[in-house]
Amino acid sequence: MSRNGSNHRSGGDKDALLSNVALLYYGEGLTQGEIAKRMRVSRATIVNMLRESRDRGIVDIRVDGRHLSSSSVSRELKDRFALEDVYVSKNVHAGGKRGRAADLSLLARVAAAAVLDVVEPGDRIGVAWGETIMAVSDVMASSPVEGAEVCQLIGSMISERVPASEICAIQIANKLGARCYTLHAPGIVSSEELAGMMRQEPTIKSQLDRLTSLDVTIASVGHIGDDTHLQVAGMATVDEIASARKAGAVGVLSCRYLDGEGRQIDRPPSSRLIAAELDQIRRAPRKLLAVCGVDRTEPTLAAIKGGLVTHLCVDEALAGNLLKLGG
Amino acid sequence: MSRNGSNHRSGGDKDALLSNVALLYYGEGLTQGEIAKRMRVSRATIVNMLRESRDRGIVDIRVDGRHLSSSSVSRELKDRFALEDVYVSKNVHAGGKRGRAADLSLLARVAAAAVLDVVEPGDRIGVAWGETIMAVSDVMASSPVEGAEVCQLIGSMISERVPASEICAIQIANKLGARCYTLHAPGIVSSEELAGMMRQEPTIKSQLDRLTSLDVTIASVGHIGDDTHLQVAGMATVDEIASARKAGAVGVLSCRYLDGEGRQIDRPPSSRLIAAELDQIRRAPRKLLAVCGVDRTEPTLAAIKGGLVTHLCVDEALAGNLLKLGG
DNA sequence: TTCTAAACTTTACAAAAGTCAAAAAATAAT
DNA sequence: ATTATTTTTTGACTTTTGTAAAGTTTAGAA
Repeated sequence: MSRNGSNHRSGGDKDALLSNVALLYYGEGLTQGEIAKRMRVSRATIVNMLRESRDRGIVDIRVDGRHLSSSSVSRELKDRFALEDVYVSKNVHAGGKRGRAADLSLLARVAAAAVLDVVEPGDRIGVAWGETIMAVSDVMASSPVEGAEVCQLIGSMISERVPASEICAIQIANKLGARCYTLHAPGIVSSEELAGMMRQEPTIKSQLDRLTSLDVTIASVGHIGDDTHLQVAGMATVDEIASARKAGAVGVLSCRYLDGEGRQIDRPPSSRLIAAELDQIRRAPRKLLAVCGVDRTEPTLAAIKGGLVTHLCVDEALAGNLLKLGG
Repeated sequence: MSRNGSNHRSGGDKDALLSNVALLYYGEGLTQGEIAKRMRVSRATIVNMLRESRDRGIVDIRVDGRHLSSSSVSRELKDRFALEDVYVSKNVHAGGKRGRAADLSLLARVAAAAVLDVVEPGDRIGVAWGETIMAVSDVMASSPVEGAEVCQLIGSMISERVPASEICAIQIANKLGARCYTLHAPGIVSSEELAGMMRQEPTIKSQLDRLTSLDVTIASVGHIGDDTHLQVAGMATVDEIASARKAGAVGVLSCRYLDGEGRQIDRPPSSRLIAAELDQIRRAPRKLLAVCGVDRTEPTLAAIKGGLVTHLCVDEALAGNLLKLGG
């Protein structure tokens, strides 16, 4: 019972078949049943082919990010805080813990689309670390940008929430087809002296120097609370964080403490960090900040005031809070 | 009974909502029902939103063209005729008239994907005219190419099959975000003298001169038969075509007669045409030829032999014929 | 206001798509 | 060659999706 005859020869034939099926389905708008009949296979096979096409990126379904910054909330925020663009994601769930996960996931998609809007050929892009940035790097579409390069803003670190610091940067670099400069150093070391020495190491120094001439940064802000990322990742003790809060810290960006006006506060473990300084981020002409959750209202406002944001991605609830509370 | 409160304010809100819904559906993989529940609207509304998102291009579903040139037939053709790339579309229907329409439509999608593979930033692209090229221009995805420009290869003409010659070029230019140079002249005039005068008209001459330095051409070949496009469009009489055939013409490309070796045959109405010469097309480093149907075997072979093709898009049946009959 | 027309939503039904266990094919190992 | 193992395909089933007609709201004109 020989089949059509056109399948299973060399490997590429399958890809070509998948592409053709995908064109018939997504392009011509035939139903799976129609395609199955013409190809003389069962419909289930077509289902499998279409899934494989999507999984392997042979078909690519993409949402245009420009429309995400066209809502009225978006415009109000843009005007109020003199931002270049504000992308707003809807809140999906009612609330609770699962709610945050769903909201974060959608916000990450919005931010991923925003990244593609913001990045331009030849850009040097600084990428921070955290669950938000990780989520963004996960869902970003592959879309090569000529001559882009990605630099890690924070040294290597492993935390429960995020596998490893460099993964964010590497993943984003892959999606953009960009060269990736990772920081070959731990994010935090045990003494100030050692940190100083490492920063002078040629291979590390050249990476850090690069951070002074960034075109774009991609970061998020954390709040100063019990489950602050800094602490969960074992980079700071509860005491250190409490002391920073007393000194005026309201948030964390690129592992740096931030006061209410968005100024960097150098409190422990600050001097032991190998990470971009806020001033380096501030210097970049385009700064994308992706934040999810109303509990980040204060840190987000601080980052905006401190000139650390030009392009903002927030969920609708946080957007509302920013408009209500922001001066 | 006030709704959610987040809809219908200013125009952009709707776009932002559509984008969010599209992200939830295509990105997060939620079902329409889940999204409807969270947004507190009926599922049918979500269906409508998703359709609008697709129609308006807020979501864009695209098939990667590279895999279309990876089948074994494709490779055989590439090797046999020393082509750079060969894209093959499956044949959808059994046969008959409707069959051709369906096959042509799929071939056009394959060719449209191929165009995006072939075109590079800064290219000057020559676009011919015909039902195949028209179909390609219809289904091509929007995908801006930096600094590209599109030139019409054949003067204006109206036929039953294709609305107007310039529409192919204009449509492709739009999709590529390219500047479009149309030929402000009829494709054919009533006397050789008039044709000569028109070709010397400054505004037309400059357009024609441009055709000597093309980077890419996009064309198809017609056969020499009773329903040849040339004749249907009223550009040539049955007698003229018969006489050209006697003189060795086996096909038509850019309205020019082609012999078995792909050389241009200057027979009426050749001298009254305002269109690119085959030599001008031959000079382009990348030449995409899109052809559908086994009855085009001979003309396609001629075009290949004549050095008028580097990138070929054909349906599987035609591909098989080319391998069988091609020397 | 009251009416009318357009735009948008919903309901209910029909069609299409997704799932999964079982069967068939292909591949590898004996 | 035969059997074991893996991969692919299929058929029967459930869920999801698309659609048309009826109902709603909105905005504008009389």
